[in-house]
Amino acid sequence: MTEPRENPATPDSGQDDLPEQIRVRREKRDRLLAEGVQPYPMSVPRTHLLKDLRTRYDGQELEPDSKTGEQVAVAGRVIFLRNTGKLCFVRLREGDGTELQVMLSLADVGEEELARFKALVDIGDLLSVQGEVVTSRRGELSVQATGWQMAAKTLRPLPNEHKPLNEEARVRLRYVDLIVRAEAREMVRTKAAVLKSLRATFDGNDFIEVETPVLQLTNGGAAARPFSTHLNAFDQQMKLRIALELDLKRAMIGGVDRVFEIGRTFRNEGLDSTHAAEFSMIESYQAYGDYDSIAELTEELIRNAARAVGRSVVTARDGSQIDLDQPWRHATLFELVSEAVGETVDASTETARLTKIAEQHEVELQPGWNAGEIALEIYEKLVEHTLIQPTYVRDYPESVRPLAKPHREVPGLVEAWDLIINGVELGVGYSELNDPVIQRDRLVAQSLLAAAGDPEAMELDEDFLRAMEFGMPPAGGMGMGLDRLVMLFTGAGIRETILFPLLRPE
RNA sequence: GGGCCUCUAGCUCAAUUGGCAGAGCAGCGGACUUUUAAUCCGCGGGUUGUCGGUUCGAGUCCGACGGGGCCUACCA
Repeated sequence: MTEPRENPATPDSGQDDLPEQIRVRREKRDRLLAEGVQPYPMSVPRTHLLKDLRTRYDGQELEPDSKTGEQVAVAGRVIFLRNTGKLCFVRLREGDGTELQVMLSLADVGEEELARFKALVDIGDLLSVQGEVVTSRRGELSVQATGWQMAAKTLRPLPNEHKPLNEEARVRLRYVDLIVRAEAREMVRTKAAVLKSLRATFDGNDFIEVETPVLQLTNGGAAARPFSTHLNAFDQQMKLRIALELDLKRAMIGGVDRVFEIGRTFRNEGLDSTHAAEFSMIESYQAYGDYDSIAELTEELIRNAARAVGRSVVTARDGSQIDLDQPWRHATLFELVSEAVGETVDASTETARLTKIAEQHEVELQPGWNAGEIALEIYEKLVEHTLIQPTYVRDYPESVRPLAKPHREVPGLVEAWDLIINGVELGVGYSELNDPVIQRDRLVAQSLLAAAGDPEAMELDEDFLRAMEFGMPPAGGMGMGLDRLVMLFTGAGIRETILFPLLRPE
């Protein structure tokens, strides 16, 4: 914040090392101050949004060169300027991209004001204009100005309106990207509409939204590398959460029977077009439900969100159409693997047989993998990317989903699904394991891996196990990546769906 | 992590074999009362990512470092 009493006319324009266009704009700021005019006033007149005028008049099909008699004050960013001799054209744009033309004529504003306008206003400035709503001789809706004020002087030139910024500049200068590129503006609003719809669907099913800690003592709820930090007050090593799961289950144990959270999780891993260091997870748990009931909820969440943003039919990466309103496929992991390899395999298929099948299909295996891990690897390498239409892949070997409940019918399997759309894993669901003895065994096994140096293994969370011992109801649970959901609807990369993604310092 | 490509004016991009670093938009001065990336006349704007090397001479060739992108492997 600048000091209010600071001499505003201090010439700071003698900075020869600045790029020419920035120096020129600083000189214009100085000139405003020298005139006693604030380049950054507290407020400017504004009676209507540009959108208000567009909404009111666009449908009326006014004749060219007509006057409405309506006096308005509007504000917006100058994105186009045409300073001719006695008549200036300005195009203003407001935050959602709505544009409106302004005309300043010698006859209406006078010689002096027109000259001031030409000398002081640049593309990029935020401007207030007062005048009458008219149409130009070409029939374009415009404000015929009787007065104008600088709302905020811009010191840096905007990029070329007609050539897209390169990809790095779009992300590093997202604020500029938002000014110049409609897709960037739409992304912000699409994501907000998705969030709003998700919350409405949860609310309509009597789910309660909670907030749980980001700073955690132990690393749990998923297999991933955490970020580490330090809490000075307790002189305690802390982790940033990698999942929401354990705290939401604690809430459910306490009787928050239908619970969800939408929040940031953090994973200290590789970054690419589908992975960010911090990303938003949607997790939800439904007491007295199971993996089928939570699959229904998930489907409703996604369908409603798609409708909310008008993207119920999206183009897949292979060019085909995905209609999210059509019924979604349910198939078991072993059905899909059997289809892909051309012979029947199931939970009882021997490790040696699966190893042979993997070799035949050139799927590389790690030494020591068990039958379940090999089956999963075959699925991931041969099947997952081919599942374009929405598919719940169900019933995993117990060894690869340690936090899901044993299958009610098939020994060796657990009740878990992965939701695949457009060849990408969008979310996971479980019939949640709630036997605290088995839970302890599984977490101890994980913690031994962690102690042995596996950076992705979960640590033993004694408080979570204590909570489980107070009795968690049978429940269905799901987790889904918000950013990936938005990617599905928009076809954009993850760096476009996150407003300000992490970048290396310049 | 491995491989390939890339970094030049505010923005988007050129620059032949190693031989004066250019264009469009933007900016500055001038003309123009209906423009829509207007038109016309004139002008300015560069540490070619950084450091080093080869050379009479480097945007261009070589090396190192940094940023970015694509492919590839792993995680959502």
